[in-house]
Amino acid sequence: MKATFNKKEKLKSKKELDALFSEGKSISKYPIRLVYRRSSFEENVKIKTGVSVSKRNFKKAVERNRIKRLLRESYRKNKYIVANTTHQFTFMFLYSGKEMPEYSLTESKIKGILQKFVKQEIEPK
RNA sequence: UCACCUUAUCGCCGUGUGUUGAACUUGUUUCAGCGUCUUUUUCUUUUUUAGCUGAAAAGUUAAAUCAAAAAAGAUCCCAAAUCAAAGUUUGGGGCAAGGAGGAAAGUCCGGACACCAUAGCACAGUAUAGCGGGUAACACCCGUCAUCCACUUUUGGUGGAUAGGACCAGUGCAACAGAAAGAAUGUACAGGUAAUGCUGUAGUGAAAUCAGGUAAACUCUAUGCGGUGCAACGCCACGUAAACCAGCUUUUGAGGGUUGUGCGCCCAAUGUUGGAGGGUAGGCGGUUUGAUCCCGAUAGUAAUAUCGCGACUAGAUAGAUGAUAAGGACAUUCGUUUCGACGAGGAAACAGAAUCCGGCUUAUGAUCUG
Repeated sequence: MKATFNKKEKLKSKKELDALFSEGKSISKYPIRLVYRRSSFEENVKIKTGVSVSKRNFKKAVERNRIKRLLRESYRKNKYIVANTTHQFTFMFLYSGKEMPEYSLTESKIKGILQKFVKQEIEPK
């Protein structure tokens, strides 16, 4: 599959986000945490994904933008790991660290999280 | 004044992918013109560079570039919806050209735009303050005067600063000295009177009886100021209750609302008719062509204005404008040096549009000039 990340794959609905944070499960590999939830939506994609950085830890918009870009890029490059799910999911990646990360760090952490997700949710069924 | 650049791979966002006419076999067909883009050729012309001739002006040759002409090619592919047809719309894929700032920041001033009588009027309140000009407007900008400060080649010049209207409207305040700094009294000497600080001089002080200072003191004068902000506001979809809005009918103006006060204005309940409210931060418009930018001319000391030619320059909405790798360049460090350079190492400032403009302030890396 192509390593794209377009509008349809982004998590935008307020409703979905509220449901995700109140009912979702999470996988954590510091400094990145994934919150996910089984869901269903109209668009023809398997997973809708969002990213988030706390304003408390990063006061400047430039830094938050940079981290969100790194998270999106890491997910985009590695989303083939979770491509063959049977259900639809919503994802939210949270960056909880306090230092500006390198790309190699975020990529390896997200890879690990996605592999763990596959083990927990897909393989047993 | 500028705000690193190039290449490769993988991505994100919106935009464009035309238009006119004809034909019959009426097909989502065929053909032609125009436009746009690409490539090639030709010729003249514009500009640049290099060579040659020449004292120079210039001429000439070659290459690149711009314009023109001609030729060839491209101007698309797939799917769905609608439709009598022409066609139209939507989605996907190609292809093409674009895609953060000088402060995008602070939200401190000024506007545009939008809505609201809970928006009006008066008072109150508040902002500005030499003079003249600019502007849509300003607390901004330009010019100029005065005062102060600094420098200097000294009575002139240069640079900088200024909460620089009015204390003959009224009220208040004033260290030390002084009898006394306006409502109270008086020292010495001299003069004068019916009598009295009534008058002069001395004395204190920056200022002492037709006085003066102070308005980042009240105040006065002139001018301006309603409020809320694009999550404004308008339209559409889903959808309907006893909630909301409008009109009419009957009754009462008690009470409540408004930044303060007064006036004004608005608000209630019953019945009935009509409309659709809330919610989903739903979709579309507002939303990027504008007090816009570039160059030139004219007017003006200047800020700026007018005219002409050309350009189209981000529009996201959990919020695009990126990630990775390699190389180069600037500053700088070290070593070598034949002072021309060479080699090695090697930071990347402040910082991210959110309705849009004009300023101010703050943050910050270089470079040039005074």
